[in-house]
Amino acid sequence: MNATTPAPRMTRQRREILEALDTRDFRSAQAWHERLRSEGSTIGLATVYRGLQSLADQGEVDAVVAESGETLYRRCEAGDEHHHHLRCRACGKAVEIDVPEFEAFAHRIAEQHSYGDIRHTIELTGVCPECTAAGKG
Amino acid sequence: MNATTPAPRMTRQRREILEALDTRDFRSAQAWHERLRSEGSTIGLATVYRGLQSLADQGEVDAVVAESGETLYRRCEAGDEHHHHLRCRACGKAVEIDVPEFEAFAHRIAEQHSYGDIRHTIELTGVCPECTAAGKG
DNA sequence: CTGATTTCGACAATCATTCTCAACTGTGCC
DNA sequence: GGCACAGTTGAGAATGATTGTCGAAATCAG
Ligand SMILES: [Zn+2]
Ligand SMILES: [Zn+2]
Ligand SMILES: [Zn+2]
Ligand SMILES: [Zn+2]
Repeated sequence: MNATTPAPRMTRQRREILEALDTRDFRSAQAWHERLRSEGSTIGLATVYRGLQSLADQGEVDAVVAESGETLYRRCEAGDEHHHHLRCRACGKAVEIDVPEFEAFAHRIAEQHSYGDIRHTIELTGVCPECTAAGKG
Repeated sequence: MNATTPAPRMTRQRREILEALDTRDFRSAQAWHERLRSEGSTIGLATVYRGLQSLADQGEVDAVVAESGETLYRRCEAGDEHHHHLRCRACGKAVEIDVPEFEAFAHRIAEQHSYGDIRHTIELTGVCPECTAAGKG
C-alpha cells in the first residue's frame, strides 16, 4: 500500500507561499492569497489552501482554528517542537509559549477517564500592545 | 450600564431545545435539530441555531469549536463556573475538568507580553472507552 | 527531449451558518 | 377573555470559508 508518500514537488507557487509566510502573524488562507496577489503573484486561491494545508501537515506552518471557525496560518518558529501561542485577535501577531506542566497533566486526566488517542488545544488570545494603543481593542 | 437586555420569551421551541439538551454529549446545531425533528418536533433549523447561541450566551450551554471548525453544544453541567472539557471525538461524550494552575499561568504569560483582554481555550479530546471498544477509534 | 505524473487555477460545488420576511405567539393591559 | 404589538418562528435564499473538478501547464526521471 503506502510506500512513502511522495514528497511534494518544489514549484514556483509552493516557493511563493513559503516566502510570503516569512512573517510573524497568523492570517487566513484567503488573507495570504490576497497578499500574494497584491505582490504580483498569479497564484490561485485553491493552490494557497492546498499549499498551506500540506505545509501544516509537514509541521512547516502552524495552523489554529479561530473562534469564528476559520483556520489561521503562519510560519512556525519552533521547528517541529510542540508549542502553543499567545495571539493578538486584532492583528494576528503571535508569540510561541510553552506550557510545561500541562502536557503531563493532560495525559493524567485522560488516563483517569480511560480516554485514548489524546489531543489537546491550548490557545491564548488577547490584544497586543500596538493594537491596544491603536484602539483596536 | 446594562439597561437589561430583555429576557428571551419562553416559547415552545425554546422549551424543546432545553429539554433535548438534557444529555451529556456535545453535538452540532444540525445534529440537535435532527434529533428534535426525529422526536416529532417541527422546529426549524435557524431556530435551533438561534436558541443554542442565546443559551450559550447565558451560560446555560457550553459551546466549543471542533477541529473541523463547526461549533458543538451541550448542556452545561457546572452552572456558570469556569471549566474545560475532555471530549470524545467519536461520540461527543464529555467530562468537565478543571485546570487550576492554568488560569493564573495564562494571565502571567499575557502580562509578560503586555497583551490585554486575555481569553483562553483549553480542550482535551480523545476516544472514550465505549468508542474504543466499538472500534470507532 | 519525451512521456508519466503532479500540480495549477478558474470555476463549480459543498457545507455550516446567517439573513430575510411574512406569519405567528407570548405578554402586559383592559 | 380579548387586544395590541414587539419578540419569535421557519422556509428558503444568501453568505462565506473551504473543497472538488478537470483540462492545461509544469516537474522530473530516463
Ligand atoms: Zn495586534
Ligand atoms: Zn501542548
Ligand atoms: Zn465516545
Ligand atoms: Zn480556564
